Amino acid sequence: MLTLRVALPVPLPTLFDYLPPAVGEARAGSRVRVPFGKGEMVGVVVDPAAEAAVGSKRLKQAIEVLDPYPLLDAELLATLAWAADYWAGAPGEAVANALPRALREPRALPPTGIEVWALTQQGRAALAAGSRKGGSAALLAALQDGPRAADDLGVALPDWRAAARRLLEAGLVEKREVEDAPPPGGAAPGPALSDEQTAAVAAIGEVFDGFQPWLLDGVTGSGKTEVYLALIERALAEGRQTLLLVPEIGLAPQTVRRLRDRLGVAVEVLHSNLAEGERARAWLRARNGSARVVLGTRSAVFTPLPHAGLIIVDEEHDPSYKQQEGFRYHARDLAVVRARSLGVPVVLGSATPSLETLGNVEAGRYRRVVLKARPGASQPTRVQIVDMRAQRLDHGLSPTLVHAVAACIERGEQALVFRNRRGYAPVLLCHDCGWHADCPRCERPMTLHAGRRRLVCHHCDNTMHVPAACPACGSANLSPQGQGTERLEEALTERFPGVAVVRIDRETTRRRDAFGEILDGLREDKPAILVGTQMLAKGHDLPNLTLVAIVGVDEGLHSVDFRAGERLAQLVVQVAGRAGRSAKPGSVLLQTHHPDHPMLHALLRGGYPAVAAGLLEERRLLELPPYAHQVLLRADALGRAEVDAFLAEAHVAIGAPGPLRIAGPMPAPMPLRAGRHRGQLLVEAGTRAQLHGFLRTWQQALASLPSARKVRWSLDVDPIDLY
DNA sequence: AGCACGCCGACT
DNA sequence: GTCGGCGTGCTC
Repeated sequence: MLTLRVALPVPLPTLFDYLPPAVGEARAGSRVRVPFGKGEMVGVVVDPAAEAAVGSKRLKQAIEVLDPYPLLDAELLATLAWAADYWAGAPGEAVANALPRALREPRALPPTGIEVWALTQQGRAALAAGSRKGGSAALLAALQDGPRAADDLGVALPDWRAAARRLLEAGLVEKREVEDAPPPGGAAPGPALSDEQTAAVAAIGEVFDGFQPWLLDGVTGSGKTEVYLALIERALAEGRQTLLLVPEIGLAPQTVRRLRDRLGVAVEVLHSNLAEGERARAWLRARNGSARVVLGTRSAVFTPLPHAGLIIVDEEHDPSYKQQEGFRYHARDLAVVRARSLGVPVVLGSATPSLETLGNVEAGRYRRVVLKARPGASQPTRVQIVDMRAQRLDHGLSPTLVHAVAACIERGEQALVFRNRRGYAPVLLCHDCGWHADCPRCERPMTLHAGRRRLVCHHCDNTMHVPAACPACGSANLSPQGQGTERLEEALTERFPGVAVVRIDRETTRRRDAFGEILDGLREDKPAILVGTQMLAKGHDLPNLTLVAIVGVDEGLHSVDFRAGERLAQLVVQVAGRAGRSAKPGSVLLQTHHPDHPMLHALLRGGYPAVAAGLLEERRLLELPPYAHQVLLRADALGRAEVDAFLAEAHVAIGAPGPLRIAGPMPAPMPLRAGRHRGQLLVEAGTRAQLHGFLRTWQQALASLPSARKVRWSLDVDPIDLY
């Protein structure tokens, strides 16, 4: 019997078959409302004519077809099926991930029209007469060259809505819905491309109508964005769509503005905290082809692209491309798979390419174009290592570092002190008995936050009062050990009175627009000291920032995680890239207890390429990714015994290891987190085929283990950290 | 994942 | 005498 095969948003390895609905035609890729268990669900038809997999009396009938046309095309359905298989996910969850949340509800499609505002006859007259003032006048002026899209106005005039309401009542402007967004003011010409940029565009353009992955390997400030823009213009000229993926924090309004201004077309933005209705509309405009350029974070890799021409993944090394919960896909890798099935080029851009991507270049699967020059910068950035052992430290700051900051401020420039630790101090220690404040749920030291007057666990967000005396011996001699950004801010404020010291971390940027406001303030170029974490590593352009001081990278030099070295090198290079982006020369200080560490030396002598080459060679010798393929089984439960029992049975279920290498069962790097005991089992193989050949049967075996019901467990294919 | 059904403790 | 704890079984 022929049935509809439907993907439902449940974490099960199966698809579900239904009798066709009484009315309407359910095609592959259409959403259907179906009965499921006691209730109803929205699913997506993946096969409209499947041979029923269960007896006909178990089949139920689909209730209705929700869409007049299929939402997911054959290419996307095939890619989703591939992805579910590759990352050992549930097919229904893969499909659910591809749909914006609003489209997972049992409702008809929202209209895809774009809200556009235009002047009326009276509006033109009022503009000519200059009879309006303030925000109203600004809005009239903004509309004088023709209708504009609401979100385009939002970028140009943040507070335009109030003026729009007044002018609408007065009959001076009108609101319309149109299918195609009017161009936001025409394309602005960009700077002339450098020889290198021109060569990169030409190389990638050579094979523009077929699949070819590229690594665009360009040092910070070398102008990768200009290369992207030239390629997007080329796709636009051919009437084709571009998908541009950026890491989570990279999606600043300024990026959107720059793209719109330069390309002269509407840029659809798809990111996670966009209002769900808007997200669905943008997604549908991509689906029906009216969106020409789609900019988004990880999940935008699932955008339908009926007229695809180009896919770009910016900062391809960024770990935020890997989804770490539920369906654990990697958007960068999926972008390459989609590009192959769409038959388009895919450009992976980074100043610090991942070793996986470098491995693919080495293997000849990806081609590489390199940008070495920094067009605007007069001199290369100087990197210097500061040996902390030989110096007297003041709140973790060496005299060398303090002098360099002082000199920088005296020149009227800005300095960045980077420390990848929030809070005041990572440990609160009793000097008399050695007790220190640990999180009871994670058994790790709690971080002292002086401003909040609390101890905070950075692993589970548990908070506690700061004890007045040592709970173990009663001594009042409790002292904060080590430095967080808060303490550095305090020390630098004290040391540099009269100089603006600005801290940038999760605490100070909690408010929605805080980050942008702080950065805008710094663009005024007054001397200032920035203190901050990871967040500062991303490509924010501060022209007057000339000194970057990196405090405390030593943790990364001795980590158990084999990716720690790669991560650290990327972080150092990305942070260092903040210095000297304009004509002024930049310098970088790296403060460490291990000045002789080989990786730091390689970084100093040969920069990221040298470090990456060394790390890649090490990975080859040790048979680690990208020269081996891994799957990590994680489990956690309230009791240690349940975790151990499950992992032991999981180990037995592998059977004869054959070509597989097995590590564990072993405790996770954090054996206790948020009160749950955690363990893992790592399986490695020399080839993907070996790994995947075993994976499916293992997964089924795991699901049927009785001990699996007593733990939370998950499989992570190509894990990016062993957490 | 939800959501049922299904047998054993502290309560109006 | 019940409300409800979460073990286990199923969803086309």
